Amino acid sequence: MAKKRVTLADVARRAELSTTAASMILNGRPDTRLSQDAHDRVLRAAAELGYRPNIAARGLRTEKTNTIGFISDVVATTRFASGLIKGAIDAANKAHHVLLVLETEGDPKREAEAIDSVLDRQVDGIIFATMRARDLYVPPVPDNTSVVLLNATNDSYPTSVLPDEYAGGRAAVDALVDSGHGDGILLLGHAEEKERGLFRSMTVARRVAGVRDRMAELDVRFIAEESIWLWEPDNGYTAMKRLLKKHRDELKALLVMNDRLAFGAYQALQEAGMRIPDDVSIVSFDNDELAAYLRPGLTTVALPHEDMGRRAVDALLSAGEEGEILVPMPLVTRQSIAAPR
Amino acid sequence: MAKKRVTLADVARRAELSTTAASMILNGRPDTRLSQDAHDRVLRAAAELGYRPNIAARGLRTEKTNTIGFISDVVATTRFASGLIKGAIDAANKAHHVLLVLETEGDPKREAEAIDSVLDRQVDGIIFATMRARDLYVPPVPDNTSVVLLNATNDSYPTSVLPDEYAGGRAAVDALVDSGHGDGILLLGHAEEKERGLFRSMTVARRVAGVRDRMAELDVRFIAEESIWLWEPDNGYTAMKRLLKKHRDELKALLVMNDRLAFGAYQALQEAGMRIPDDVSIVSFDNDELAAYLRPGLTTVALPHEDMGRRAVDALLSAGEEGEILVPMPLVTRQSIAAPR
DNA sequence: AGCAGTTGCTAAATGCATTTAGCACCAACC
DNA sequence: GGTTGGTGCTAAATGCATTTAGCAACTGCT
Repeated sequence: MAKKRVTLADVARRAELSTTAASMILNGRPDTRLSQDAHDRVLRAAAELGYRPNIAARGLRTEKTNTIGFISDVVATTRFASGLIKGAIDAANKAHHVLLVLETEGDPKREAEAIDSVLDRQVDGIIFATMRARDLYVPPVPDNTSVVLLNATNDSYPTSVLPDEYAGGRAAVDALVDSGHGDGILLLGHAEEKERGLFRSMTVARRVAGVRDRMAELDVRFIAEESIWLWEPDNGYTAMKRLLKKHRDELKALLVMNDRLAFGAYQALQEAGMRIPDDVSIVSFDNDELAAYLRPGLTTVALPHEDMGRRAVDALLSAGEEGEILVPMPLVTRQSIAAPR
Repeated sequence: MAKKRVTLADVARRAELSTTAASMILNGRPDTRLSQDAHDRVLRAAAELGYRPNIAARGLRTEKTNTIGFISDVVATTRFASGLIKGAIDAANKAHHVLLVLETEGDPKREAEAIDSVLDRQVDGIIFATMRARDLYVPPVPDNTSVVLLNATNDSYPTSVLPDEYAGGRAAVDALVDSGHGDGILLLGHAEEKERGLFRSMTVARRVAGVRDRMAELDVRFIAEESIWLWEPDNGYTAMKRLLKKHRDELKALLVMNDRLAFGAYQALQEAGMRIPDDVSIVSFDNDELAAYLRPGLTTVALPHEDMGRRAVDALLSAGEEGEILVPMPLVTRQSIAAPR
């Protein structure tokens, strides 16, 4: 009993008009001279039959499918990607668009395939998302297809959406200093000297630059800086353990490069009998899922995944904005920074 | 210089044949009596021009778009959803399909819209995914569209993909008992007596049933059971703290209903100076991102998100399987269970 | 009466690929 | 010589909505 889809022809027949008339009326075309009566009949027929236009057929003619290709290098590994996707889906939905989500695992061959795949489906535009902000190679795309880069930049495509890491870095410093913890700050995860000349990623570079610039502006200095290459809990734990031997007494606050390191640091501090935030205040970056689970809750400068996803879609659809769109990184205040005395 | 897309007509022209011939050859139609020479010419022309069929146009005729609608109640909250999505994207990709991902936030109105939205785009089938396994209401779908439920069941649609929670529950018990920790097990997160008659979700019910049945089979008993309604770290922490007052001495192992509770329990145990796994062995469920970060790593019965996503797509495309497809929950062994002595 | 200008609507083309029906040609067989 | 049966290919229809071009009928004006 597969009831067939209702087509425009069905509507037209029921309204006793041509499909031309039906199409024009349903699309609210201006300057058509169709009578009020014709309008009423078509609209009523469409409603009664529950007519929904076949978007594929429409797209064939109009070259618009209200569909966006979202091509990401990784979908699931971190909550990062799904935040981007969620934001994008949200914004797309509001604009009556829909997202075709593909994954490439960073493999150039799969990237090319993914592009073909979405182009075959006549998407209106493509969003390329990466997990670790980077200079992304994007295979050629027909020039009538608009492209937005999400968490990446690239020379061939001007529009990209990025977290405002520089401002975020400054905000982290302010969070500590504003609460009166200007002295005894240790930087965990990056060391100027050791990493000079090394490049990790745009993200890191800007985050660090924001931190350092703000420190300089406020004339505050770190008691020590610890370079850690992999920002995972284990490494945070061992590094912190080592640092405690040397700096335990002067240590009053920790500026940590991300939440996972902070998680490791928490454990090392707690094992050493130091209390957060009474003995040591901590601020970090990312607002990982972890941050809320830790006790005390970790105050952190959030990566605004969902906002970024949203902005990418908005940028794609409006096609107005160009250049780097920087999305603010809000400070999520929990309990890891002691109140000013 | 928007170079136009290459159409079948272009290929046919270049091969000096009709579009009919070109179409049949490119689709590898059997029983067509076209000459070898015609084959060669068409294939070469297609390759030279870089022809790619317009899937929308094809779909118009064939009612197949190689596109699947993935409608989920929540996309980003947990890693759960993105695991499902990733698995589904993977499997779809392998089968040369593509996923249209929508989100409804569980709102029936948005569910209906989402269905319309994907049907308008002529999807071949729809996967409905939920985060908390439940009896899902699905708005009517034309009966020529196949439907698979992911992490949900429902009377109107027979095919659903679920984690094999019952077997998972049994596996958790075995993990403890096989390592020699048959005595002094405390169940954290569910209490038979307190919750009798209450229903949380299919997931929980089966997980619990698996645990209890296996315990009975092995003739092992819990030293205590603690009901916790919300399985979040904080609640695990407070419950564990309370339990330690009473059961500290007899406590040898912990069977925890999920990783987030276990995370809380870890903190309470560590504060109390009990060492994992030397003093207390722990097994839990879900394989949350957390589980790997904890120290020692948490041994846990994993929710096989990605596999589930994959199976859902496979089931949809093969359309053979019906009924409940139970996906095994593998035990992920880390360091939270002491080695047998 | 004759022409111009509206008004209200529709036939047909279009986008692209698939598919049905069938044509033209040749060889083989009775 | 006429029929049967391949061979190798194509014209045209189809799916659905949009859009261009234009028709018929009427009003108004000179």
